[in-house]
Amino acid sequence: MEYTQQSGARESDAPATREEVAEALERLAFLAVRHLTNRDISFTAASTLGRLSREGPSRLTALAADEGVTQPSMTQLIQRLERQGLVTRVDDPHDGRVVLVAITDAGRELLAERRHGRTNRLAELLATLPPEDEQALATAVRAATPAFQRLVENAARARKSPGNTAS
Amino acid sequence: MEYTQQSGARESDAPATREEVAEALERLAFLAVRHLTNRDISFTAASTLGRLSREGPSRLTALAADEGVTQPSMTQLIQRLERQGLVTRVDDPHDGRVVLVAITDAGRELLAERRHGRTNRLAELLATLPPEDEQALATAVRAATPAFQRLVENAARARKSPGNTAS
DNA sequence: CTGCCTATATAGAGGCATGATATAAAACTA
DNA sequence: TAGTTTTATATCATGCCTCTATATAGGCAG
Repeated sequence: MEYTQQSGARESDAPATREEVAEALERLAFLAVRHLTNRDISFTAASTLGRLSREGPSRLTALAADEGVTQPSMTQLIQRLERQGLVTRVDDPHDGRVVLVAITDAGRELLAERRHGRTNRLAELLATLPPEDEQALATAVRAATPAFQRLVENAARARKSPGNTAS
Repeated sequence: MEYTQQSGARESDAPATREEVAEALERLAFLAVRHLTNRDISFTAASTLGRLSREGPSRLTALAADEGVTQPSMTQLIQRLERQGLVTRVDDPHDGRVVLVAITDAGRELLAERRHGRTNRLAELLATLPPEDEQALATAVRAATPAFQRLVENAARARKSPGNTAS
């Protein structure tokens, strides 16, 4: 748990501790959530649609487990999405108990619209910055993207099998 | 609206477009909602508590406007928070209509706990990265912070008076 | 005092999550 | 095969959170 500041590649005076990075990322996340969130459907609904789009028809319980909600919640969510025409339910011929949920074309369209909406909003926001600031953000993003990608993967792994912070 | 890639400080081959930055922020928002969210109180509740902590006792309608929800929603939210002992309501002696909402010590404690929880979770996540990745994130975060700060300010301004992307 | 504006509350509806429990199909088990 | 258990999904009751529409009450202008 202890963290001693490694010396190297330090040129400024501010201490770039792990906690400092964590707090800065928190502020970033707050903005993103605050100004990028669509209010039309819930986060779980959007995430579930995205999963169905990426991974194809899935069982209710599998969706519930993957999204971290209970099975009754997922049942209700799927019922709402079905009412909105965003998903369909098909019986599994091999197992009379299961229901396979699949995304519809309307669901895919909604996903695409949401993605465009967010990107456009953010692009407009970025356009309000002076060019140096935008350049600085672009450079930082490109430098951080590979590491951040691994961070996200580790987070997903930690969610599936919690309690393995040290290997 | 058009965006031509400015040449300068470019050393890699990937195009650092505005859309690339937007996507990175989107992924960050997803990580935050997915892995950093506390389920004890809602986002609006936490944000309102934070505002009360920073700005002191406020009117219901002011809170509703600042948080971007309707007045009845804020009334209900404040009722719940009062039931939980996180805020108190005081009558304004100068105006019999208004109710001033103030955060309690318990509310401040909850805020601090949430902040620590998030920071710790993020710090644990950062600890799973190889040192080069962590260093890269630290450097990127420090480089991006000033520009990002201005982005946040612009975003808040845009929220209050929409439709003024160009000044 | 009358009438309007403002600040807050209430009512009703729906989305979104929960835990507890019901139902039906599949899979064991004896 | 009959009985039990497990698995997949649904239903019910509850609470949070938001909305729109509307009510109440205080402040203020004439």
